[in-house]
Amino acid sequence: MNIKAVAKKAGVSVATISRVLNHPDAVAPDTKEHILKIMESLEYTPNWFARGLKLNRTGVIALLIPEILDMGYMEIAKGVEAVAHQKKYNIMLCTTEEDRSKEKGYIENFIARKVDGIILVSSFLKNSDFDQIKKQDISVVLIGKNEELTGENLVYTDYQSATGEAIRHMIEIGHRKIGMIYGTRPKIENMDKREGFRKTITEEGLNYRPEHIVEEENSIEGGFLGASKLLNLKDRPEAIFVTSDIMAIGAMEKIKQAGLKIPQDIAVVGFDNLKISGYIEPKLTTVAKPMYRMGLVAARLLFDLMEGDREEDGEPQEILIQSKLKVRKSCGHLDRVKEIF
Amino acid sequence: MNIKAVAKKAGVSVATISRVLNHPDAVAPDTKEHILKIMESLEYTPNWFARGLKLNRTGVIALLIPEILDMGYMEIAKGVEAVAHQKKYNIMLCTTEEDRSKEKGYIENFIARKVDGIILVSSFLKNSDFDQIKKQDISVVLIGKNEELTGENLVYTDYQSATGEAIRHMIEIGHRKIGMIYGTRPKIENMDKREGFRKTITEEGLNYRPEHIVEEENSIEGGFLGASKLLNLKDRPEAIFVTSDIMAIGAMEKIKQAGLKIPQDIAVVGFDNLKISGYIEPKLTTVAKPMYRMGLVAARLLFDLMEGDREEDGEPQEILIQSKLKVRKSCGHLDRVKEIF
DNA sequence: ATGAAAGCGCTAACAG
DNA sequence: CTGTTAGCGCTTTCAT
Repeated sequence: MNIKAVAKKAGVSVATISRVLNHPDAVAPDTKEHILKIMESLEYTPNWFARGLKLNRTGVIALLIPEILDMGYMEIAKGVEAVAHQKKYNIMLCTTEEDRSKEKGYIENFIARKVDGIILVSSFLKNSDFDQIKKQDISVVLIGKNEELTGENLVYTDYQSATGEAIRHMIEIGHRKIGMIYGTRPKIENMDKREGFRKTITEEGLNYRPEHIVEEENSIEGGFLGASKLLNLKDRPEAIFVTSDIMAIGAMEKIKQAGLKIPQDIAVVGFDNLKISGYIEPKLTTVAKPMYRMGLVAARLLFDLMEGDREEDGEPQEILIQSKLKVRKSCGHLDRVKEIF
Repeated sequence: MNIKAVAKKAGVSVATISRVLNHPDAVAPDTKEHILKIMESLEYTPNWFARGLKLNRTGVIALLIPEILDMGYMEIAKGVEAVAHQKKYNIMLCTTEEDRSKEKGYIENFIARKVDGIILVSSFLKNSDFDQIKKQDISVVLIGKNEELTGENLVYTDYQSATGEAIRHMIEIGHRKIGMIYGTRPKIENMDKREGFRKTITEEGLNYRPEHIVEEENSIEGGFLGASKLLNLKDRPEAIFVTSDIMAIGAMEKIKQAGLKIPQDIAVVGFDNLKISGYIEPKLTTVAKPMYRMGLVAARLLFDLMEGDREEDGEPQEILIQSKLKVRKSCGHLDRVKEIF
């Protein structure tokens, strides 16, 4: 069913059909109504290829995330979707699995498909990979900082300082020997946390001990394993900072199995603020990442860019959205430890 | 950058350019190489609109799910993505929020966009809504049964009999007064579980008591609330079947807070087999849904359909993939209760 | 207010 | 093996 058939049946030219779709006010009310009815009866739906070919606009934005089975990224997606849906845009969702070449492949694909905008989450690309995109005047917004990719529109949260805040809080409570279990993935994010850890420990005049830092896979099992290693140390830490809640849960399981009490014997602090973290025993102190909000803000920025609203100044924006420490019981905060719930 | 410019610079016709892209063997090796180089230097990327307009193929399949912040649906998405990526297809992901009109809107959108195939998860559509799609010869595969939408290619799991299996297991263990907390969403799925519950209870000759069935929002809080109601009953159940693990976690929290022991005082069985369910205390007996597999199988079926492989018989397929009961400690299974881990 | 017609970039049938 | 050319369905000048 195409525009020609509708035109024929309605007894008008294709131009008029096109007009009722694109500039309804430019056509006589009765003709319009008549045509609308014909369209209905023929179940006509305009062909987006033809339209796109002409207008060079797709009504699609691409969202590239590292991994689909990760609540955090999905929250970003939810934020993006909220804006996109309101703007009547569709989302093409692709996952990179933290593979730079896969990421590049998708970017090429997006360019060929002429998506109207791209949101890149935790990208591994470098500035040089970006030349291609720039030439296409496709709007791009990055979520998550990456030192190798600068000068682009960016929405991010500061994992390093958020980690610093968490560590400082542990120190305030009185912990001196603080260990760390950090996840192999997500890579960039966890490197920031590690640096935040190192920096804060040294700044606060504590002893920075590499043997108190272990790397494990980002999973319950990984946390379990990491805690095992730390507990086996002759001089084991009295508090552990874990780079994800999911690992923290595994670590807590191990600590409990070892017959130790959290936080009395060993305190634990996580990262992510999963829903579940507020319900496990003891409730997990953790850092809440503003994922949904980052998705929302990034999408809004992208649409502004696409609509040319921010072209005036032209300078790429960098928007920082802070993460927030959620103090609960597992860190050993005195007020909380005394709480029953 | 278009095919014409490349042709000009290469000193050949556009047809030859098109050929190196689509039928590389039909062009002389040296011409081909020459053209490839020119393309590279011009950073030429074919325009998919033009191509799609001509071929009426997009290289995109649409995946419509109810909700993005749900691990189960995301596992399906992962399965679909695995197949799609291998076939060099992109996925357009959209969410319906269990809103039939939103779902219909997206379907229209997919038709206009001429996606090559559609996978509908837990669709609320009726047969009548499908006339439109059928006319377009777009392949469709459904995931999740829906009585109002029949005669389509379908991949599903049987929640009713899976629930039956769970309940029967509880009965075998010796529980007689079995209650149920069921989540408002996902609607169709939970109606099946409710029916499975009712049927099994009656079939096994137990007393079916509506007051032992409560409906709550599908969340930790909902489970907590549901358990509260059940515990407040004068004649409270000695075992509770909960339609989702996330609710079961809330219910367990409430039960513990009430000073009761799981499973000794009250047994709990969940549904979903979340990762976390194997780590909470006591480990949760639950039903594992084959989400990833359903996504995988549905996508394969879709591509078969698209490639015409199954057109021979033409009959729509219905593929059942069974859910599986995971017996752990929370249900009070004797062998498990005695286990330390 | 409406129509005629030129293309958007590409593919494939046809001719050489 | 390569070139010419007719569309694919739509939007948009430019006329009327």
